[in-house]
Amino acid sequence: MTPRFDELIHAPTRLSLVSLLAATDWAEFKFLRDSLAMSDSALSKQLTTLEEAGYVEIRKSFIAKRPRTSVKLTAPGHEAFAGHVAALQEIVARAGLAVLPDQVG
Amino acid sequence: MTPRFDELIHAPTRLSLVSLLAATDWAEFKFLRDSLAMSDSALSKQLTTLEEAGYVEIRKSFIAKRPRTSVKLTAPGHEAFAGHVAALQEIVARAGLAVLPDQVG
DNA sequence: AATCAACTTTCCTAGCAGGAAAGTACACAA
DNA sequence: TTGTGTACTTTCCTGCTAGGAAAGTTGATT
Repeated sequence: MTPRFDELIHAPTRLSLVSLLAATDWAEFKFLRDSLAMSDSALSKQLTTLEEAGYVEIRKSFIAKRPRTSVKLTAPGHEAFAGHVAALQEIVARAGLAVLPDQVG
Repeated sequence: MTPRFDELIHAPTRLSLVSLLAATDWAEFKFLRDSLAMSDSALSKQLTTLEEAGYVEIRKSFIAKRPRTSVKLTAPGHEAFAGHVAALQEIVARAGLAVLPDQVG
């Protein structure tokens, strides 16, 4: 993976958000909000930002007659995240530390 | 090392700066400015911020009859950096787990 | 029609980042 | 003593971003 520092992903809340999304398939709004301890409005705005960047896909549906918003990292989103982690890796490697245990692959 | 996300260190330029300092003993102003491609004023302000946090020690002296500013990470600075990297590891590790429940029924 | 759930958008404020330019400290030249 | 130069430092100003509060939206329920 080519290192590529991504300012959009780097912001604290989005880094956690994207990382969480990278670990799941579709994740629900509530799950994300509670996992990250964010307010509805903050999460909603971050998701819109990520969607506009093409990093997430947002799907709205009605389940059990309630609206449900689900989110998923797109392929470009996964790639940007991996690239950003590689960039972080590169930065901290200078100090002799590592963000990743040991590169697998 | 206890993971501890540090907003002060997380900002892009400071992350690079602290990482660079973590790898050196005393580093000179010019070296940092050129390595990070920052303007004098931007670097000066970031160093002041880090100094106020107790993360760096700044030493001014005259060498070859020219003013010279040297900077070094303090012990708390090293610790905060290591803690922050540990926090990043923790965040990124979530993306490698891939064992969270599928959220959409 | 009123209300509710689950978001979304708007409004507002506070904070940080960076460039430009003015300011400071000390040394040296004249 | 005055002027110049180096090496930063501080101030001024602009622009971007984040987040909470609260109002708005949509479709379902009563």
